Amino acid sequence: MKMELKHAILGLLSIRPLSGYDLSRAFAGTVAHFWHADRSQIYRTLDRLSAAGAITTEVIPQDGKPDRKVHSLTDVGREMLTEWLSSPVEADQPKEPFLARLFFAAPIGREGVERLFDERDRQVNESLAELASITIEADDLTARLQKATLRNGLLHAEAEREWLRETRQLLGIVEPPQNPEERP
Amino acid sequence: MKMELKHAILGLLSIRPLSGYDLSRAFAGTVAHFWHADRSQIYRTLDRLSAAGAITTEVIPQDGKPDRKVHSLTDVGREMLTEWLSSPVEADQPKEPFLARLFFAAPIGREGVERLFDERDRQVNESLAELASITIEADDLTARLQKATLRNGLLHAEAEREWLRETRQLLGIVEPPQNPEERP
DNA sequence: CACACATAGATGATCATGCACCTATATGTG
DNA sequence: CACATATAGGTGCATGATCATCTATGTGTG
Repeated sequence: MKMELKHAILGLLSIRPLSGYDLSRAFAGTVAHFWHADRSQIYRTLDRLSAAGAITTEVIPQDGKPDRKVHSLTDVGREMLTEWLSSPVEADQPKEPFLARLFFAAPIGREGVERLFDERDRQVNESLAELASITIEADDLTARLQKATLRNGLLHAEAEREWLRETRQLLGIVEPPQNPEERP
Repeated sequence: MKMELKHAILGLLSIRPLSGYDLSRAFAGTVAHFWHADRSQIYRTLDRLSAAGAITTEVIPQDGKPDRKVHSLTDVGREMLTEWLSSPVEADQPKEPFLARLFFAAPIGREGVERLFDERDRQVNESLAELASITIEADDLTARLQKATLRNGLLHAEAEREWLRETRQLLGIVEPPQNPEERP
């Protein structure tokens, strides 16, 4: 089943009603390690979900700030969600810019590769920090599934770190800088 | 820098000249763990690379089989490649259909989650088998980088397996089937 | 006081991607 | 003999995704 963003939004709204802006923050935070969407796409998808009768929208005026349009699932939306959850999982179609570069990096030589590794170190450390900052309090099925997903991200981030260490040695590349504070 | 497919193709052609069909097999095999592209997209990108003067094309007639159009890098193409390799690595924008489903899987309950795990087991085992079947003979920088990339895929696949085992326990889900041979 | 940023929603243009389908021929399988 | 698959190239269409930009207001920073 395609059109994943649609389903990711249905999923997020099944946890609690959210505005488009809230959704974009979720895609930048809680679910960032397994899905991505920018705001323009979110608003358009919300339009389509609304047209399909999957969500209802309540406008909540705020003072000082712009109005919020808070979207909730309808029965139709809930059905769409479970139908998606019950359908076969599609194959991954991985797009990993770092590995793509590394694979073809011979023309930029060892120094170039070293730069790639330094950049990757930073990326991994950042995403690890972001993942570590997420906390889930509850302990029902929903919360446990979220924790499991989070742990998946953490394990892969750690695996990536380990691989970086190992591969740096293997390629005879110097160790990563210990104090990356001092950059102009 | 965007338009990764363009650069992935330049990278593959920097290793050796290939036809569009060859490229599609590479995307289904050697580089499948970090990039994906379907054939229609490959042919279109080749057209654009050709128009940009990055590749030249030689038509090689074959008997019994259709003609091959074998593409090679030009100096312009090589320059485009090194420029890309030298540019900053863009952030990952992960799309992981399995994790997306798991995160929102509460409505389908434990049985549903169990099904998701079984499917994931199969996916991981398949991609692990594919990765394990790839062998790289040489030992120059190009080959070492390819081996490193391959090892990255293997490590993550193993990490995923480990996570599956651990998470099954945590969620109190029965162990995966030991003999998945007998499927109709 | 200028500027950036967070909040909140959105549009237009463009590019990338995926899916279905088409042309050919040779070989393999039920 | 029908059908599927591999080889090799490709088109057309619809959707998905990205980028820049717009409208407002309040708050914080140099």
